[in-house]
Amino acid sequence: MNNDYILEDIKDFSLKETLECGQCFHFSRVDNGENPNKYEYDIAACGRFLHISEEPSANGIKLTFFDTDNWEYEHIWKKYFDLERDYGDVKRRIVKADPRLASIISENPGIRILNQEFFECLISFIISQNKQIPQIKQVVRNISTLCGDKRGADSIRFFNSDFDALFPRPEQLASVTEDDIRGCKAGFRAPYILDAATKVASGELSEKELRRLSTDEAREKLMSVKGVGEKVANCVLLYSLGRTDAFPVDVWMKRICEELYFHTDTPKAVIEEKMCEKFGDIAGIAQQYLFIFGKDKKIGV
DNA sequence: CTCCAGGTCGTTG
DNA sequence: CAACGACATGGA
Repeated sequence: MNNDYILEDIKDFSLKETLECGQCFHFSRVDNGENPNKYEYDIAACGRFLHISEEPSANGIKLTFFDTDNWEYEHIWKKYFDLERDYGDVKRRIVKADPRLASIISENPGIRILNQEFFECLISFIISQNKQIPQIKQVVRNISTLCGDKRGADSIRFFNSDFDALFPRPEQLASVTEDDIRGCKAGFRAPYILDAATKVASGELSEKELRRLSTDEAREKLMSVKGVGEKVANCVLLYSLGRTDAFPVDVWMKRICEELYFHTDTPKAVIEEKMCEKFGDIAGIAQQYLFIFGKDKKIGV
């Protein structure tokens, strides 16, 4: 039990802000909320389960990766949480592009863009269309229970942690029926999900290929999947393929960008284009600070 | 009961 | 090409 991996004085990072800003859906808070400065989560990602906590340290925050060795941190979680990127520099560049964002960033200074597993990210954002975040999380969980690798009973040792399986691999999800997926409460998205799983399982849609294409070419390729439009494709590019130049525009992003920049009803495509022009290769990261700010403040509603 | 949700598809003008 | 309703499901 003493094989925990500990990081102290981490800057520009908050586990809570990073997980709860709408970019990922396969996690569960497992602490009882008694300590207002401490957060503890159970996460299913990268083909593993992670139990992790954060609390303040002398000069930043302290992360405890429970039952995790040095190898696993260095090869899996460091990349997953994007801890190699200098977010101090990223934030300075964003504020330089628009000084008004300084106060917005200061409301959630610990957000980082996760590097999620490609297939889970693709399916998760197909599910996300016309659904609210709690329901997206539920469908992701149902699909995992349906056909993902089950968690060993002996590893379910955190109270409140009620998810029991990893997200399925492409071939696992491709082998179930459309009705099975409907049974996960996916609704009209079921055929989209099956189409995506089939294309990835067969190699028709390949992560390796997407990674060597340009962002525009990869977006085009992703949109060949039924149920994947501009917004979902941009989420996959940003959250799982490392394309921080991709700028997803949803209803919230439309509202806040209209409020801050356009002052009138503006097509999503125009918003995407202008924001990418303004923030360049880190537009997607700027988008994440804007998104949570707009949602918290209920901008435009 | 009605309305809407991190959209996208298929159909019309 | 812009506009518009349909689409499952659940919560306000």
